[in-house]
Amino acid sequence: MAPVLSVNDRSVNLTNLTKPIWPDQGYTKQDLIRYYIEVSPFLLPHLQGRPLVVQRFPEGIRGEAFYQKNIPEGSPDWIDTCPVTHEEGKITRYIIVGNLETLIWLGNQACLELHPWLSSSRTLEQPDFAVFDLDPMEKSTFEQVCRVALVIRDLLAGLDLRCYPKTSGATGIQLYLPLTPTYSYREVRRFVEAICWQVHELRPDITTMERIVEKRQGKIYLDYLQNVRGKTIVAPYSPRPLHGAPVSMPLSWEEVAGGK
DNA sequence: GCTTGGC
DNA sequence: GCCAAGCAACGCCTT
DNA sequence: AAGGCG
Ligand SMILES: [Mn+2]
Ligand SMILES: [Mn+2]
Repeated sequence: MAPVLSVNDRSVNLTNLTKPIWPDQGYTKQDLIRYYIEVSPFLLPHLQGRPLVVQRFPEGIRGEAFYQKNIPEGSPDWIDTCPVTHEEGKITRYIIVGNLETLIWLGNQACLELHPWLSSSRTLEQPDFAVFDLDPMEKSTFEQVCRVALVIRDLLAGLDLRCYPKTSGATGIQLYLPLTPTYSYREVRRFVEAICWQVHELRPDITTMERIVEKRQGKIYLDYLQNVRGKTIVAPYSPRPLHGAPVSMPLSWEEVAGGK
């Protein structure tokens, strides 16, 4: 008898709970599921109503991984989904996480990375936040990333816009800029691109707008192209499949100013 | 992780 | 009944 | 038209 968790009258079978997911830390699938339960009050609001892409690691972070957009056949019928039409009329049925039992089920599926869309299923074509994705290449320091984040914060503040920082869980930082869902992805992308070019002119020494990795000179890539339909950003509190089992963590501006 | 199909 | 195999993304921007 | 990219 595999263990069963019952939440809101819905049962989730839990399998292979002792399987190591982060072997260096000795963290198992049970630890992952426990983490999801503990952070659910903070995590669920960021997933609510959004098409979700997940990256799964059934054999742990050193095993084979794959991205998943469509809900698998045979999933519980109480999992919410959202059909999205892509090019050539293809329809993808994305999972939408609106409750704890779905999150637990994702944990048992060994979903480590949670990547929600920038738009809600109710306004699919209009993002309700923009993201400034700061991707430090090898020669960049976290202190430099923090400096750049502050430059963006100040530029946006000059437009009466407030944005919110989080770590990516790897080496970068992302800034969330809440939007009314009234602009197209293209408009949002162009706005973020324009701000990023201003940032690059202020700090050409530590930033790059170069899309080709090899040409980035080790600097911080200002990845405005994350603001595109169908693209996603790792959710706040999402685990990362990296040594040490880090997560993407919201920051205060005081922490960013501290350059930790 | 799970379903399917061959044995 | 057991187990190996197959399967689980994708489109846009840039050049 | 192709392909790098996340
Ligand atoms: Mn990033
Ligand atoms: Mn990026």
